[in-house]
Amino acid sequence: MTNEAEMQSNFIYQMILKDVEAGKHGGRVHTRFPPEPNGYLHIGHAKAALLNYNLARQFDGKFNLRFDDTNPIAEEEEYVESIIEDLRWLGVDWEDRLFFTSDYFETKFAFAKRLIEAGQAYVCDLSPDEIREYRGTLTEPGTPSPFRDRSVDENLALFERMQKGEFPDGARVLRAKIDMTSGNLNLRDPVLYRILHAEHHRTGDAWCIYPMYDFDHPFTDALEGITHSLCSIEYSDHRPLYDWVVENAVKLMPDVVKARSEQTEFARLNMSHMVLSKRKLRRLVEEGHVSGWDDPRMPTISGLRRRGVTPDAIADFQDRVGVARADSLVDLRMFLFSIRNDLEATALRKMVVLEPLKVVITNWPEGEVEWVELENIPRDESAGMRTAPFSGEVYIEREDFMEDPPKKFHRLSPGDEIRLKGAYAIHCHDVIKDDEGNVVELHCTYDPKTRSGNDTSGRKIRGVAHWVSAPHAVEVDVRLYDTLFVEQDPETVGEDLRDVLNPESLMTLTRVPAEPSISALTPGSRVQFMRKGYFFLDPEEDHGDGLIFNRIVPLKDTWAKIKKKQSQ
RNA sequence: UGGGGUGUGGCCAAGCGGUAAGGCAACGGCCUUUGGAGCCGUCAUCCCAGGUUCGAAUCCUGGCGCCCCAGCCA
Repeated sequence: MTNEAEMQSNFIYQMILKDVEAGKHGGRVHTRFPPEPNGYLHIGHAKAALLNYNLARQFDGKFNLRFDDTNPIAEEEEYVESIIEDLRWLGVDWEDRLFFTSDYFETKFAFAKRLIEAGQAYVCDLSPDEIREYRGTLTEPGTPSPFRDRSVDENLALFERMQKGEFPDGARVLRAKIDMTSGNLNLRDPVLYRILHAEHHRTGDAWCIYPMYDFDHPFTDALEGITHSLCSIEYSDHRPLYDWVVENAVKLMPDVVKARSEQTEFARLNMSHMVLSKRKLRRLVEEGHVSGWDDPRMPTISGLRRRGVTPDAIADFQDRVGVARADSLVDLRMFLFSIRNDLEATALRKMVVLEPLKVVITNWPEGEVEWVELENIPRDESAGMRTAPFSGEVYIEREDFMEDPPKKFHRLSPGDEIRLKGAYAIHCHDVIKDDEGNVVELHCTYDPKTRSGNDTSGRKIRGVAHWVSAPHAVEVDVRLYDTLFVEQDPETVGEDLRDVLNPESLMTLTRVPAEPSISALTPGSRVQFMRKGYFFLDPEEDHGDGLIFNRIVPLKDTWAKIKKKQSQ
């Protein structure tokens, strides 16, 4: 589905192409994906990871996975593992280049000292509150720290004492000496190192000072030889600082720097009916609105995986969405299209009746069973055929019968007929109701002349329904998932998630009849329940005595649309 | 005149001075033993106002809208 022309039209591809042609970075392309191990990856991260990975591949370059673990307070090993698992599942390949930014703490410390020696950095004793005050505001310039003009020797000594653990958290920081009057707040002497007496998931207690992102990231890019450092738009303001760090690294650490890395920003992914901020996703989990980070309704990679979405569908979706700098809110239906498009060609068809209505075929020979043939995937002969038992008692969907049908209802109603897929046409004669008037059973007759593939009736039968033979039915449980949010842009609708949560995001159906061949499915299979949707046999669930299917996405429902129009 | 970014159809998104790609959605039709899939068709003058030019979505000027930035988070 990846169209060359489409890929090449994105502005980053074109920029890199230009760079390569100009021989920049010696013609090399080296990208990276730098997640912070403080949460689970979601569909938005997949965009960034795939973009970086694909660009490297397209230019025959390299791709690194690098964990941005400069903040020991937030980061945990658990997240490292889940992120690696998710990226592998997505098909992203970093070969042997798995790095942690903490791998280079020693080199970074040395670089910081060079900066001090070059008069480019100083130790500042201001408290966090004071630093904020001195920084000024968006419209007023900042004022220089009283510690800004300390001597190199004093700075060096203090910085080393910081590193030795002589000061408590927050007592001092190392700051870059740039410009307290800049309109760009990031250049008002940004903090480079802070004191944090915290256990780091990789380095333990080896360090009590940790570099800040703005210092660490550009330097690490340069160390790893990253040529094109892609990040999201909110870092645009940081680019001058990124360049400052890289330039200084080139100047002061020429022996270890492998590239004059450059940052390019692109817009992050937003999708309708979804919330993608780490904070809100966390709240969904913590407030119990979902069963966990991998709840099939979550936009996390692990959630999508459990839902049954394939990596191919995600990649196809990213290709279709493209990459640009403008803010956007992608319609969920675009994602649903990629999911259906992917499954349409590969999912075996099964018949499962989600809301059963019993049909007794009154003229069917007592006790007789006929095994009918059905295509596994229409128009794909290589997928082969299967058989399903047909008998005198079958289930059909309740919604495939209406006592008093509206126009265009090409299904079953009293006095009318419908074809049972792959079997016979049945004609409805009697409607059996309970005391409250609910339809509980239909009495129909079948027409032997309408046998599928061999219809000699001469009649044109409009409607086709799926069905399951009652005595042969295998009972399965089904989870029907819908969007977590009813709002198209829940991200902007305030804080109380309950106001926008979809109360019907999960509907569980228990022990619904399915055709017997469904038992042969292996966990992790994706199938189409004919006329209903694509479903995933959840391998994570304990099946116990029965199968549990997650609905990945429903099929398009043209009848629902017609019905809606009729009611308007 | 704090700094940065961005504005092309309902939603994404090409376009790079030569007369608006493509996808999703929608709508109409064909086809169909999944009202699925498939096929055919319909659907924009490019935030606004000036200007430059034979010619502007593309260049210039001036507006307007929206997003981001005042963590010792990333």
